[in-house]
Amino acid sequence: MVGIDRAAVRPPTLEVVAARAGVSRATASRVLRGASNVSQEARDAVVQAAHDIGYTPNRAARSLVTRRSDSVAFLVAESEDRLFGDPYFLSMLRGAQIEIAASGLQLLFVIASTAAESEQFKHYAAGGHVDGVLLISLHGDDQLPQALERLGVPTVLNGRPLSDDPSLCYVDSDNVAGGAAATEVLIARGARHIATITGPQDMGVGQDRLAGYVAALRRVGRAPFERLIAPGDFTVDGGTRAMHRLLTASPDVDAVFAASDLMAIGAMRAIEESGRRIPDDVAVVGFDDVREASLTAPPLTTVRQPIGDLGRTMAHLLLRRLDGEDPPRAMVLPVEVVHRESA
Amino acid sequence: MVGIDRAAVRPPTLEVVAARAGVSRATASRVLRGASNVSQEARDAVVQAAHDIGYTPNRAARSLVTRRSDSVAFLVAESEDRLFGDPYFLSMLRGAQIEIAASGLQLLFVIASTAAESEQFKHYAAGGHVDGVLLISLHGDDQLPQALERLGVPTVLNGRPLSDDPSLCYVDSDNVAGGAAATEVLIARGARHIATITGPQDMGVGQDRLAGYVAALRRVGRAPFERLIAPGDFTVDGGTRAMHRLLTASPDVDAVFAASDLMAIGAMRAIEESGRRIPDDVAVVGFDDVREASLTAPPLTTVRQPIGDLGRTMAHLLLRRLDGEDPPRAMVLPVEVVHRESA
DNA sequence: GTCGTCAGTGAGAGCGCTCCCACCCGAGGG
DNA sequence: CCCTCGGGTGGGAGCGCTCTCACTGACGAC
Repeated sequence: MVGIDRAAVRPPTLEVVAARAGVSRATASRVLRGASNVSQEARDAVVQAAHDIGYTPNRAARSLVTRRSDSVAFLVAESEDRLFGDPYFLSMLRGAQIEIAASGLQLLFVIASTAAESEQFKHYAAGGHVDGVLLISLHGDDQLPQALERLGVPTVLNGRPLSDDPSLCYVDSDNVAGGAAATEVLIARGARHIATITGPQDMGVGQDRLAGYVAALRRVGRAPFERLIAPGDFTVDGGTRAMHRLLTASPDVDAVFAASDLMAIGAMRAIEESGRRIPDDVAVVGFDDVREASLTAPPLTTVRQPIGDLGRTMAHLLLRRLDGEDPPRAMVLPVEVVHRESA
Repeated sequence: MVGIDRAAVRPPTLEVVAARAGVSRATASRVLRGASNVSQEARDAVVQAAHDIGYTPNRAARSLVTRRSDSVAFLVAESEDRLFGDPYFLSMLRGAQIEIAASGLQLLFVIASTAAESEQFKHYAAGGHVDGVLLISLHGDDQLPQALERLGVPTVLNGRPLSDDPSLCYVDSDNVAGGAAATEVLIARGARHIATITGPQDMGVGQDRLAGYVAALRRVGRAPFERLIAPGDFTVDGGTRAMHRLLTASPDVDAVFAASDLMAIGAMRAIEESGRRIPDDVAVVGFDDVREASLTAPPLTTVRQPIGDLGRTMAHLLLRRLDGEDPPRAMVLPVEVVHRESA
């Protein structure tokens, strides 16, 4: 029996296309790559021939000579638990994929949650196996992006890196403006003692959202009080603990801005446990607009980030760098307050 | 100044490794590929040399001759909105990535939400650009997996395909057992009129969870009543609507199994709106154990799937097929009831 | 006329790797 | 003693593509 033996039946090559179009391989290649100096006749013939026989260029052969892999890594540098509870990254991944695919490149999904894996990836990238990297969720002052850039692999980060290295390229949502907007919602409803539960201060996000809170208070002539600022860790339980501490230290708190929705949900729990009502006794504003935000009682007022756009913009920036352009090193995307009933 | 010009400074080739080890390219290649018929001396020398100069094999060159791309696609065949709200796929992606990476292959993340994109991917795969496909969230009787297999691209699905094509290879959680277990929880607490809100019946998941419900009732000698079975669509609002209908048609309902947590959350809303208490008047069990499940009031009793394992197992199956083995075509992973307070 | 010039083309040399084949031994059988 | 035999090795072809370079002929400038 003559089955379809994949190893035996080879896909058509450029040679075949060229022969069918009555031109040389070089010309066929030029057409397929979109080079300009080809006559219209030759162009048409090649396109037709390629279409007729269902030709797909062999990426491996192309890569071998161009030294381009035509692929880009979506590198997640995060321990799993923290990352994967949240649809956040998935939206970003989708945004990036759409943009990358539109340019005919491949998106490689890679996880490097340990230092060893990170090292291995560096080696891999150094071998020229990816043209660029979208680096997700960098922590502290990890030098990975610098290392990659040094190896000649353009890298784009999500989120402002802590080290204010101007050579680093990143896309972020406007966390400062978001923190301020959230705080302003609370000011506008007449709150007098506005507390905040911050994100981790070893991340740009955490710092920036707090900075927004401080700035908004200052703008209306109020000073931020130490005892109204509780450190959190972006988790529900962390939010509950922080809120309990705030309520104990400052029983007159009548509003709180939590730097993430999960912490806001935790805070709401603590507020209820203390016998206070939301928003009448204590108003709450979160950040992120995760899916749970609309399911809480009362539904959570929060700040929405354009997460898909974040991924898309990162990819776009990277593509421009791969094309040899020198696009802006930092892009900050606007956020938007989603008004619900908790404030 | 002599900068590091990436185009100019080429990574070391096998040639260099071979020279340094004092053997031929062929032998060096044998060692690096793990072939057996090489002397220990040669082996050591090559390994040492490769390590010394930080050699990474050029994938493109290798692919060109082996006609293997050493990459596998994680293909998401779903319209975005439905898919990306849920951490489900992210966990699966992570599981798959871990397994694939351990074999030294690449995981390509691809979205094909339209028929055109799906067609394009088929063409791409036909060109030999991926060795295999992990196909996520297939709907109805889409013939994509069959088409891929016919092209010689091994494909593994998540979830039982509707068409009972025995050649199709899939991994699924035990939705029948899960549906039954959920129903048994309700039976055990003495519920008399147990309703169910089903998933879409054009998907295996939807069918199977309903089948589990029916089976559990039958096993204790009860008949499933038409009027206690409400069709749902896996969304919160769908759950609310279905529950309202159930409560209207059968006011004596005292328990409901919703085939997804989101529908369960919707159902809880409807139950509350009708003035009934959970679980005293109506007990609720969901399915999936999404993050929100523990945040509802009362926390939702549900059925947890081993999602990460699902992805891992899919990848594992695919890898075995790529190795020329003939592993089982279907694998069903056990699920587990998570007891909380809604039932 | 003769000379560039220049758009359009094809021949041919690789890219770095794998794999086929020929070869070289030393051990064992006739 | 020759002759297999088989583990171990290297030479060399070639995977499908791109890219350099040399060439053509048409065309305007001198």
